Amino acid sequence: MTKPPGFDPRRTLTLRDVSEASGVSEMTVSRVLRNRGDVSEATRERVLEAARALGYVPNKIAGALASQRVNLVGVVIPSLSNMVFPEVLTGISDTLEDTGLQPVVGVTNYSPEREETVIYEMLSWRPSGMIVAGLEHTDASRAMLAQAGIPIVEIMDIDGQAVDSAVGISHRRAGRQMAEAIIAAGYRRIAFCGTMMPYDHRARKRLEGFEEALAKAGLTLADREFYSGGSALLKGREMTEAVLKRTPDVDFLYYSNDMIGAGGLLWCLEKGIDVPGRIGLAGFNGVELLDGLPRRLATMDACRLEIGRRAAEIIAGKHDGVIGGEVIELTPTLQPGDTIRR
Amino acid sequence: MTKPPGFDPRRTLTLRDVSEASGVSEMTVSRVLRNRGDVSEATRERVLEAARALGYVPNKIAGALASQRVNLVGVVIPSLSNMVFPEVLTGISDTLEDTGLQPVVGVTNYSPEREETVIYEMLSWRPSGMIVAGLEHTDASRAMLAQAGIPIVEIMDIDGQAVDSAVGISHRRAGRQMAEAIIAAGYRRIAFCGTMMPYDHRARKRLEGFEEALAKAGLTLADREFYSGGSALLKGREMTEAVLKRTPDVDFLYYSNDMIGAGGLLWCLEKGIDVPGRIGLAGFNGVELLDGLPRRLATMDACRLEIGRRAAEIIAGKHDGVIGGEVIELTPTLQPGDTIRR
DNA sequence: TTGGATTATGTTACCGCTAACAGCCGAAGT
DNA sequence: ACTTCGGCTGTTAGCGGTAACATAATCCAA
Repeated sequence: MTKPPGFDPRRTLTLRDVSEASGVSEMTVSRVLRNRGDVSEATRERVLEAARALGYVPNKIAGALASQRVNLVGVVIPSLSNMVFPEVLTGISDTLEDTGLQPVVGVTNYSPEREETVIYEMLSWRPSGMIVAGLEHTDASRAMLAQAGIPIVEIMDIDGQAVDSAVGISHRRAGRQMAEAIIAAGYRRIAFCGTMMPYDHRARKRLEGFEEALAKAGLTLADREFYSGGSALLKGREMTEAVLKRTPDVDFLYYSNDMIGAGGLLWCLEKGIDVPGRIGLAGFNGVELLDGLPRRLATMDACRLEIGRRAAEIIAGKHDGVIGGEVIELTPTLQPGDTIRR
Repeated sequence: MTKPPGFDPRRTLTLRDVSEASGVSEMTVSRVLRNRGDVSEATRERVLEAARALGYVPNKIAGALASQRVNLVGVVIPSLSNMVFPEVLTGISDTLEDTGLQPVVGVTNYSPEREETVIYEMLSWRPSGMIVAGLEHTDASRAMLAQAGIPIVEIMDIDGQAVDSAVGISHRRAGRQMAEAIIAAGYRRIAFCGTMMPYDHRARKRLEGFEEALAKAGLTLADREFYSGGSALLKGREMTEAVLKRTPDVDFLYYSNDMIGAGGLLWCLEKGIDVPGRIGLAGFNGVELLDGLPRRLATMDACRLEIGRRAAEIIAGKHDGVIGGEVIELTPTLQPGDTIRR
């Protein structure tokens, strides 16, 4: 083991190092490390031994360039602090696990410009597919995705035009269904509490569907309240208080997500308000958190795990025969919980 | 604009395409797109125009291979469903934002083997640095990190031996401090509720520090209860009930995280138990969620944002002059809230 | 006018790996 | 003995960029 002069022990290793250490060509080493092509058992062992001894870590950059194959899937989501996206991610990871593909996450903070940048950055790594939350993107983003020549799956929402494939639920329909259930339960003075973010299109669509169903029943929203930022639980309390103060005869509160709904529920219970008698409550998402609440909040699950799974399956090409352009609509189920009369 | 026969409009574009479209060499195009070297304003515009018109997206794989530079920072964390790691990530992203570096996240699910794989995969993309949660890794993981020749920052914890740099708090000390505060407040029959995961080293260290301080005061844990999986809020309720049933004279419950603490708090309030008179409660982390609870749970923040920031700064080389091997200990502050007598 | 600096652009040689193909060998078929 | 073939290994030529250097064009001072 003589070291040539100027030998740098910390220089990063290449196939050549392993090749020299094991006395075979670089190509053979490459074959061994990728389990591709025929290699005799003896050489295989010798190579693996040498690679392990040296601590060789292959350079995927070079590999990807040479093979024109990248085992990455870009996943673009608006936020991680939402609990809903981590769950989608779990679905994606689980499904991708045994396909050799690996998800790479990018976060946009609900900014279309940021999304454009993230998509550009990701595409520049030439991933095998892209999963992007939502259907609303800048023209440039859509163009890039369409041009990329890889499978694109837009998730969460199906109310709109997809670039390629889409997996999600109809938020408009979800809002409508919830409104129908609320009306059927006899509530009439219905108010809404939700996020103010101009780019939360899915919340917007739920509200649209909701109001649509109200209108069909000859009703309009009795009141509405918006927020942005801060602790959702706390905001839920504050908004609930504000609405009930301003419009005391409200008998139902529809929240755009479960966290603020939970805040509202806690506030009502503290104030001794009869839920769901005097006032009914409902949220959206079906977050696990709700299980620990004093009363189960009415909600509608967004099929997050399933969305992640299906999206990943499309990318992994498990939907044989389909070229692309699939749209999969999942149907969320209404969970009435204990905060809606029946 | 004649297309040669066999022209594939969806073939992914290369520098050459832009070069031909704008009538300059590939090198000049490369310079324009990277803003490097002198290029006349006229050509610059022409090139940018051509690139935009074609929808060219550079191939970072090729670029990285040629320049031996990759603008990625690997971030390896155990979980995303914890709320604490997303916050660390925010700190990292914010700081990396204007350095041209980009975080890439890998999740290990608290499995050392999975962590080893994730680290291997990440290193094979030759990132500019790695941020890894925790100090406990397999020997192979440590060896790979040490050999990689890039800055490595282990975060969250500093009770142990770091491969290179470390940023975090002493969980042992945090546990000790909490115990001291509890004892000082006059509680004596103290129980613990926490995660059972064998690989949550930080929770383990907190408990060790906690028991150590108890011992110093001549006390031992009155009871203990562990859980794994499921809704943390719900588990908090269940464990609290179980402990109080089994050991009715317990007068303080120390939870290994805020979520189960919150569950315990809700349960106690529902049962009409006097908190913090009859029984005191404390958690760990300082999660935003707590702001919306009926009473503020005593806790200790883990400096998550700050940890992310500092780690990113080290990677970005903002700590001039220091070669590596820095250990930054942050000091969490005790937030007594309303669930501990005073 | 000239030469040296300055600016703008092109040329060449890789980066570390893999696809594709070429060679070699011994066993089996005829 | 001569092909044939499959198993195993090596050779060659890139993948799409960029570093480093070479060259051409422009400009101003002496």
